[in-house]
Amino acid sequence: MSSDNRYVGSQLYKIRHSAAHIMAQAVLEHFPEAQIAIGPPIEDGFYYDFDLPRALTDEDLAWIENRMKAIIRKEVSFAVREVSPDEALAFFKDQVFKRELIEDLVHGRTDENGEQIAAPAAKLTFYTQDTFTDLCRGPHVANSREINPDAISVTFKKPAGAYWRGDEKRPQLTRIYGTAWETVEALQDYLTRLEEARKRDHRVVGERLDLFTFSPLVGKGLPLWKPKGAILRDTLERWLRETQIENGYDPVVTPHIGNLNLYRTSGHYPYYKDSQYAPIQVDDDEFLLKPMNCPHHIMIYKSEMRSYRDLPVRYAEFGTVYRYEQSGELTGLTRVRGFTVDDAHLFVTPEQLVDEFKAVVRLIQYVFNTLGFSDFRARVGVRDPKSDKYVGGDENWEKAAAAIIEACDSLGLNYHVAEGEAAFYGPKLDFIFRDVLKREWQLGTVQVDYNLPERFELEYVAEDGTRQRPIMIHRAPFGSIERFTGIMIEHFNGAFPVWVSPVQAVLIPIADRHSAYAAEVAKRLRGIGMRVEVDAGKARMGAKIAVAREKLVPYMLIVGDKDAAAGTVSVRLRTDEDLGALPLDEFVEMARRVIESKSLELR
RNA sequence: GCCACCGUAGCUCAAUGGCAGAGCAUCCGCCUUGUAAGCGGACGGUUAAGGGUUCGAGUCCCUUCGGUGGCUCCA
Repeated sequence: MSSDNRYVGSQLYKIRHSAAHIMAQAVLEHFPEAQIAIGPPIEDGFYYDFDLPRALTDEDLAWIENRMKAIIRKEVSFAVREVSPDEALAFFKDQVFKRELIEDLVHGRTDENGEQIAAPAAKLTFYTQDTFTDLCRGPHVANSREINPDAISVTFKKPAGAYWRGDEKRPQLTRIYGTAWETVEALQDYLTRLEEARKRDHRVVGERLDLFTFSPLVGKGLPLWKPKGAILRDTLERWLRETQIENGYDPVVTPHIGNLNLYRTSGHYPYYKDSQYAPIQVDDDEFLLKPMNCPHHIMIYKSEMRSYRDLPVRYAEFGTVYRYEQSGELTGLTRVRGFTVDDAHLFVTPEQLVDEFKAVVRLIQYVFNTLGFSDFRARVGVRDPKSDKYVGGDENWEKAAAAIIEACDSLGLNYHVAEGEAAFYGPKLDFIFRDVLKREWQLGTVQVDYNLPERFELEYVAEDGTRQRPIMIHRAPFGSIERFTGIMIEHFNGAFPVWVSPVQAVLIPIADRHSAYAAEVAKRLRGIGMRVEVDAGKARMGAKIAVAREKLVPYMLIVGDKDAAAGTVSVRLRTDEDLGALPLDEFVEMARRVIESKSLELR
């Protein structure tokens, strides 16, 4: 889905949409008995779904691609005509999916609550090219000569299963993906970008840098952090923990399970039932691996009588939560079954709400800016008005959304409102980050919640002695530390800022006799808190450099006779810049400055 | 969960249904090195697990486990 509305109706959009039709024609020539479903343009290409008599082979795909090119070269025109519903049904008498689409269009679509979401259509349109006619609203190119036959590909990606209308209870179809561009160069750029993304894959880089591993014996979706990965996330956590304490947060610690009744009260249990591990029976009680930290934090709030003078109360915890994701949804660190949330819950008075919300947003901006994550947009997620999966009354929801929007406006944040993107207990503000490859990731989130305080009957004593209900703000800048680390690995391609790099410097003695000096330098650097290794192996210097480069160690410090004599280190950066021999004091000063300032540069 | 594909040494990958191999890593030697991998040797395998077909299975079939891509961006 492109957020760019200029895409729809553009020449590229028409090219891709038309290529999808040509692909359907080719597939029908190859498998005359195939049932065709839908074939829209998508970001970077198009797809078409088919019900095929057998699984596709690479040869089938190659045949389809070649046939598409041949059809395009015939310079076939695309003709549109209006048809009546009866005519359309007669034409597609053997195509069950098309008939269903036609029926829906004629009767209008309704959702599961019986509300109409599309008006009935009296007239439909057909697009025809060459021997193929499809039910389609267009638009298309006028003639296939507008499509560059050398700038399309369907063999670039494997076909995949896709449920008819995304519904797992309905037939599973074969989805063939295609990509199409205006020029061969644009196609090549796209394929290069895919290749780059593949090389940066955090599962590949994570293996190379010894950051984490998985074990089938431990369980799928349960990452194991190796020392290098653990120090990386620990560095992020320590920094955020300190930053939060400076900003008035109080650390709390809560257990990994909780009584099922806790989650019945919060509403998590019914809401997240399908994505939770089954309850654990202990004596006469049932316990749940916690899917969220908020109920535990709420019980800490509730453990004391609160005065308005105590508020805002800000409880922070790196809390590990467990969710039962469908096995096919699991991927590396970005989708796991156990992960740690940099969670905090703020309990505030109505008067404090907007200011506290703004302070949270500023904290999140500070966190992202520090890491060099500067390209992000904000999304205000509100309820889907057609859904009933939310808790609480309309008034609370409207107040909460109004507070978020007021805060965004006064911060001058560039945001847009998206329906159906709220949490079940309240609307939220999400930060959506674009990485160096222009891929979007949803990161930090802030939620305003009037409902859990109500469900748990939270109170504070106001100035006038009356009992009042606080409002909660839920927030997590990183969201899941696992997922965030995965995104960081791909964004930086493993070349992390020095302050978070698992190994910040490697000492490379040229010959055995330099090992003592190397150890001495390493000790000095560890003394200022640096993470340093000494490569005392018997490989040559060149080989040690090659290994350190591979591991993306920011500083390679080569020490030989000249350095030992002069008290210098010969500094090579992971960018291959050679800084030559620096007096040790000078290097220490430089490294200290880079690390303490959390600089994104190496010097 | 479902569909398709995949699973050979720690990693990357070879092996027509016919003796399971290489490079890297690890370990042991030799070399004592100045900016992208010096030389030699050793170790390493129930070919993911289990079953079947076959004179013979890494290879073919079935089951299980694990991984990868995908599962509305609604004509």
